[in-house]
Amino acid sequence: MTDIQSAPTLDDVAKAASVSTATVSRCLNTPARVTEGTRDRVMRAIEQLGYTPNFGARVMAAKRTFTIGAIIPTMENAIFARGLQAFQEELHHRGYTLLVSSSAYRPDVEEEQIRTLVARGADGLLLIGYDRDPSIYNYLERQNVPTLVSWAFSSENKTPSIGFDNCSSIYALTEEVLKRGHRQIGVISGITQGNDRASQRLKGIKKALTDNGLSPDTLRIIETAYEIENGSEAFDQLMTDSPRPTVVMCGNDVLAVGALCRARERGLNVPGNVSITGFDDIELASIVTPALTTVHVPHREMGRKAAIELVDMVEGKSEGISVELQSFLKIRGSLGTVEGNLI
Amino acid sequence: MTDIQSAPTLDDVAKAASVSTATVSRCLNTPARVTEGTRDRVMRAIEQLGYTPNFGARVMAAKRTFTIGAIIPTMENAIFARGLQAFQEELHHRGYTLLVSSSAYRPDVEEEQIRTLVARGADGLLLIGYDRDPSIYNYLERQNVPTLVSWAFSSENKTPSIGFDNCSSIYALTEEVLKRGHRQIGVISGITQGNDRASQRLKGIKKALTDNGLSPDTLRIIETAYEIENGSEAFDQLMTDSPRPTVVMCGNDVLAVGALCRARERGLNVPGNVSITGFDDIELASIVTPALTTVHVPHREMGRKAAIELVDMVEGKSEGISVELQSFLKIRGSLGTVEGNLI
DNA sequence: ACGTACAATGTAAGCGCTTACATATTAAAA
DNA sequence: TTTTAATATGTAAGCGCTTACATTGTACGT
Repeated sequence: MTDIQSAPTLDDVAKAASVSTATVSRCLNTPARVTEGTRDRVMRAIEQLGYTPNFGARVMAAKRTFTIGAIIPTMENAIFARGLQAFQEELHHRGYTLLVSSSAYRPDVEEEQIRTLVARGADGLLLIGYDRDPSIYNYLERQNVPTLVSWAFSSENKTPSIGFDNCSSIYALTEEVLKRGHRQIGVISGITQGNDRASQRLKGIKKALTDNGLSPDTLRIIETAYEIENGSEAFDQLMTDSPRPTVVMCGNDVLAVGALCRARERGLNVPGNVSITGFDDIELASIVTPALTTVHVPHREMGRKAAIELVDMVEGKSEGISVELQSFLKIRGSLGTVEGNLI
Repeated sequence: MTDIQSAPTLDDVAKAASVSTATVSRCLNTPARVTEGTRDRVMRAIEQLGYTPNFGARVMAAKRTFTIGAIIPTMENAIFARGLQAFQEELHHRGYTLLVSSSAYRPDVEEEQIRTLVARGADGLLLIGYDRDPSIYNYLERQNVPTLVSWAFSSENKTPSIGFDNCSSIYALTEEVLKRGHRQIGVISGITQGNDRASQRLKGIKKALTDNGLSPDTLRIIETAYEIENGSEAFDQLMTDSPRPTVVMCGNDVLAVGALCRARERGLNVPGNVSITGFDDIELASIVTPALTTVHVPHREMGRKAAIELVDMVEGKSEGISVELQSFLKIRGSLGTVEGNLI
């Protein structure tokens, strides 16, 4: 048995290589400033002792972490996965590390995570959507942590955002739905409270109705959490209505898949008996049968651009700009015309 | 415009509340040791200044982070999501924070992430599978970072693991496949190099054949990466073989879904023309049509138990034990009998 | 051979926090 | 009232690192 030995420090390495701690530090950070011979000696000592610099100490002394924090609402489904992956790749490319937490769609948890990440010295933060307590933005400003919002775009907001317009995206989808003759529209929305994506999407649907001379009051709206199961349950409720909706528009693909599965279980043909639409165009959307009509979101582009912009902000190269990306409709099998309904 | 102000420190709070830094620190860590009056004053100052303790400094002084690191092979699909969620919930329950990174199934990236997490002071680490360079285990031991392996179970291994036996799990599935008359078996395996889950699963299939008097050499095995797309491509290759496999056993559900989609695109009926099996029983498995026959893995239980054990290890309450959990077959529509094949 | 300029290395001062120990205050006991 | 024992608070020494500045060594010009 070996005796209790704590991890080797810079000092241990310095002693082992018979140099000063400054030299060891330089070997690690600015190797060009050290003679080759010394460097070799130091590196060998590092290798041999299995030394790894202590991050906390390093941060404290250098005031930089090369770490970016991201807080996403959920890891459970793929909604944010692809964008985050692209974000992470670009960050890595630029020498930054990504730390991710998930808030389970809960504002209080998110706030806690923000504080945690800031306390850990994140050089910058990526947040999803801009709808949160102003005190959080104050806090971030005070702590000098550049913050970028993604998955949403708003020119009104002061916080820079890189995303798309949730409202107009679903507006386009809704027009497509109306064009196909649907008038009885069921909506399965995510919780809108504190979630601008959800509320903007709802708003977009309503606006499309209004602009087409229809009353938003005819919408049958159910707000629910974001799991597949919730989509199924909401669908059940919608199907007991009379007149029964001829189309169910869902706040995201996950809810839509839940609805789709339940339709199948109830022996309903999609889109024969009822149409279903989603939002996000995650992988799942094209795998289910029938494939989901949805709004395609430029996940990867969004992630990559967010990384670039955020790093620029962190490095003082940008004051923080907002960029609107384009989403587009992805019409697939799950949306049919009312005339074609088998009702 | 406000002038450049860096984040407030303990010292600033102390000054604002006219107490010493020690008192402020105590207010935060052991509030009971401070008079109510002083505490209020301090808390008000903290509030007002928007102070958040600096994590790096705190770690350095206190030697504890209450942070657990986890490195999973991918976030892109849901394979690890549910287990990780449970892991995180249990950790949170016990006052720990989870930091996650993904290695993209690459050993070199994983090693880098391990070092990063350790450097950041993770009190403990969760790793997926035990197959990795011994030097990494040495390093972890040297750094005194308790490490737990999950998603695999091995009594031989010295590193504690909480998981299931990949080999025997798929053995059972293979027997079921054989029982249904299949003799032409195609296998789409994940990369086995440096991945014990993949190699154990392959081993299990071979063993089942051998034990049933069949030669493992008749297997048509394709190793590929882990995306849906890879499953599709591998399936294509398998379908050009003659005799064509009557069943395609996949290393995980993601690959199986890829195969399933491609089968559909090729106009093949599943299981009429060809059967497909998966592994993991992720949500997706029951959503696709036909639903996937697969091995159900106790994701949540695994995550929860791993959290409990790892925290115990970190807190010195356990030396690190290994626990084998049970997986079980989930027979669904994608597996048929050979007699029933429409070929 | 000597002085200069520059490169290589060392010295030591923090970074923001916790905590052992010292000191001041208060309440209970005598 | 005085002594004693808690209790509340302050003082200051690190934790492991980076980096400005000081020192030493080397190569070159003259």
